[in-house]
Amino acid sequence: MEIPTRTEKKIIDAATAVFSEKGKDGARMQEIADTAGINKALLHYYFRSKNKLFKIVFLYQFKKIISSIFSAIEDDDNFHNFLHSFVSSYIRHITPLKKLLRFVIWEIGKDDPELFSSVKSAFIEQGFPDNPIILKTKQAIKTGQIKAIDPVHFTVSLLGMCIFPFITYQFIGKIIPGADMDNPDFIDNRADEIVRVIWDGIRIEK
Amino acid sequence: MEIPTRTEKKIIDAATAVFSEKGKDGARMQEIADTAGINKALLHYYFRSKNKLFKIVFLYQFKKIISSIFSAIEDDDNFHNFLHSFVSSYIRHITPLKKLLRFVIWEIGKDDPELFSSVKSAFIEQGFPDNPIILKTKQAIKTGQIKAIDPVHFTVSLLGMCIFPFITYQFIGKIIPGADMDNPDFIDNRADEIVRVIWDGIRIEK
DNA sequence: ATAAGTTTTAACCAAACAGTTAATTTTTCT
DNA sequence: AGAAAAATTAACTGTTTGGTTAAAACTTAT
Repeated sequence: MEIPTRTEKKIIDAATAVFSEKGKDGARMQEIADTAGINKALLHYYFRSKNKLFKIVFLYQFKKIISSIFSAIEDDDNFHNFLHSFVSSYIRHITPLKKLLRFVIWEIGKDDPELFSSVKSAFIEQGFPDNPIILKTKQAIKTGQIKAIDPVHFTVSLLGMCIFPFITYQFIGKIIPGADMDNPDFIDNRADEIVRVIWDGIRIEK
Repeated sequence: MEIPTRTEKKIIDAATAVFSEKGKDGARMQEIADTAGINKALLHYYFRSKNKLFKIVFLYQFKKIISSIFSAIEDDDNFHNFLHSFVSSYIRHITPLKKLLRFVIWEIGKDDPELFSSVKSAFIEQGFPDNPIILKTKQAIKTGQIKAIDPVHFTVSLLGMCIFPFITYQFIGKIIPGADMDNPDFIDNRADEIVRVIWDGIRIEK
């Protein structure tokens, strides 16, 4: 990876801020330039077009989010330990990226074949042929630590509980009074609550 | 509510399709007109401006999603029955709305004070001062059906498991091989899997 | 010092866009 | 049938936007 010049970095940072707030279509080259504190022509000098700048920003942030998810995985043969460390580490990683998450999920939802293939190769590049959570879950089933649940559904549920409130924090703030994702205490509690709900279940044992 | 004329309905439908695919900023009045099969000037004849048209479409779809969530609630004093009927009914309701969900969550994420206040009054209008799932959970705790979990976190988790895969179906399709939200069988299984995971827990009982 | 290359800017351009106007067609009412 | 009202359109307008250009400022090398 080449070392970006100071100006390039300023542009990337400004573009990230503007794109993630307004999206590709809502972003204005002029606003990116103003945010970076430079002339608009410099954007084109360094990145040729809005589309090229967008693709660089998007892909960079996409990789950041993916690696946030998977870098939260620590190898522990005890599945309960694994779960707890994954969930809490993941929540810690994703908290500062919530604006980006909303942006990436919005943009990935457009069916742009070009973006699709670059996302795909970014994935291969990062070296995740199989989803590590699915693997861990299968392993825990085999070693008799958990019931023979469906690993794919379980992974979807787990990520759902972790990621959902961050993507939709303005939304759930409205439909669930008390779900305040800007409150650090609430976020801190979430990791424990997630593990508790799926581990012990919510039924009172007899 | 006034009955919309045929043309108004055609415009609303076309605008909904275009807005939910491309967002407010990416949508083009010309494309909406073409989709509706009418002249662009008619859009302005009926709705004055893009902003006004957007607000009508957004608010209408927002209400639809909210009422989808809460109309899935059936009053059953048995909390397990309540959970199962809520989850499966909700998933059935939300399946055809996944594109809309992505759109609404994207748009609500922009901090537009005007949109904010109209969302707020839409909420009051629908008459949900308290979240019914939270109420039900509190009640189930009181009647000794479930442990004294945190009702807010529980509600967030429940909605996360239900809604998350629909918002991010293109995303999780890539990071979780096998999570195919276009496959009706996978969606059908989800309701059971969600309830199983949170009810019995995943631990093997001794 | 000065020539050559690099970075930055002000001014400009063409295309795309939301919105308007004035005329035409269709519907409604008597 | 014919006037009045409503719905629809083609052509147009002003503005915004991504992108270009040519010149200026700064850096580096000789």
